[in-house]
Amino acid sequence: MKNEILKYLSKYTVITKEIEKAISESLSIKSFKKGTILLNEGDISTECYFILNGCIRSYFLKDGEEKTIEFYTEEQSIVPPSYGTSKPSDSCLECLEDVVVSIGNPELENETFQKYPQLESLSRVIAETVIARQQKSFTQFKTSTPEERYLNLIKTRPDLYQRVPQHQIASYLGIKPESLSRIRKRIMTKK
Amino acid sequence: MKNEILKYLSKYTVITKEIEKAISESLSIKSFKKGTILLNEGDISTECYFILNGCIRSYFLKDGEEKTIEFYTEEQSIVPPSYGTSKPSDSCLECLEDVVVSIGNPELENETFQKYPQLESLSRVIAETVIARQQKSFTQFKTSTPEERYLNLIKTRPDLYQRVPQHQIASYLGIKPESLSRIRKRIMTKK
DNA sequence: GTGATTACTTAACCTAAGTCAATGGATGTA
DNA sequence: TACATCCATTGACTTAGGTTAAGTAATCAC
Repeated sequence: MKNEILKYLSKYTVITKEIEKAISESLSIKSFKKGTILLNEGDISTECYFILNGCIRSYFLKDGEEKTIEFYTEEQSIVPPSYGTSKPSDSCLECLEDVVVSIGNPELENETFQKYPQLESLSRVIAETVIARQQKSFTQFKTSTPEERYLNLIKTRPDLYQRVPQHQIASYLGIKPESLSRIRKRIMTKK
Repeated sequence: MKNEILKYLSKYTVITKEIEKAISESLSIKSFKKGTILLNEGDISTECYFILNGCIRSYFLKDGEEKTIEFYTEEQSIVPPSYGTSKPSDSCLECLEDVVVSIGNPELENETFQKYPQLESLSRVIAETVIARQQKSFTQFKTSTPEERYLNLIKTRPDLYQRVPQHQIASYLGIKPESLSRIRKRIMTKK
């Protein structure tokens, strides 16, 4: 299981024996059933996750509707925005499938970073690439029509459609379920 | 000038003498005239910035139009997405006003982080708060109408309207200049 | 297996953003 | 000063997503 994490980290740096040791020491792995709520609105977030298997959705409520913020799948990490802040979370985390995750917490993190500064450095680099990636997604979203966003999604994450309900994808794309239905129809008949 | 930076950093951590020293050693400050292009599409980005004074816009071209990604003003830092990657940038940085910035580069950064691990730790923490903030903006954008986005902008960054042309704000809001004009009119007559 | 709930689709209508074109004002320049 | 350029506004028209409502399909619980 921990191999998945090392595989992921090796994209960013050379994995030394020391890092391998640090990882083994510091990670705990847990499983959750489909439907489990890992974090609720108002809760204090004390955990971050790295998904080894399954799919987790973050969302929040607005105007009585669930707005999907993100779908997280294998090899993605989830650091709730309120993680480590002791402020109540304004979003939820829900397991859309049975999941296996590795879990971190702030104390453990600090301890590990103290012991292995290399890992903190790695975290910084990863955080910076996440910022770059996020900004790109945001910009792409801003400059696209809903139809383009949909086409882009099925191109970049084709698995999602088999894994999550369509109305959640609609809210992820910033549109209503009815609109997504029409967009799909429109594209079908075009071809 | 460097006080501005210390003031900014003090929001995240206690500023020790050591950090102060590190900052003094590692930062260079430069001025640029309004209209200066700090980074062009296709260029390799080798610098990051912290704005002491002025306004910088990042944008890129799509369908022959300039799409504004972000407006950066005092106390904001700019780390171009391609910074440190040796990949050509797909966006531009343009000074909308005369600016004064403090400049960093990857070599200097690494050196400084080696010397003052505390600073790398601080960078990580800041990077993580940036991620959280970005995600919040993105989500808010997704779940808002253009009119709501406009209202939110003049509420959260009222200075921008005095500083940058309206058509650039329009593209920043993901709409056409004509639409922004109409939204403003609509709101005026409502009141 | 049956009924209830939830999810997806379709249709009619409404609304607001996009498009195209014209105008007037501001700014900059020879 | 006169000319050119750029920018913001307005109007007429198009288009596509939102809204409401209804119907069908799929899923879940008992």
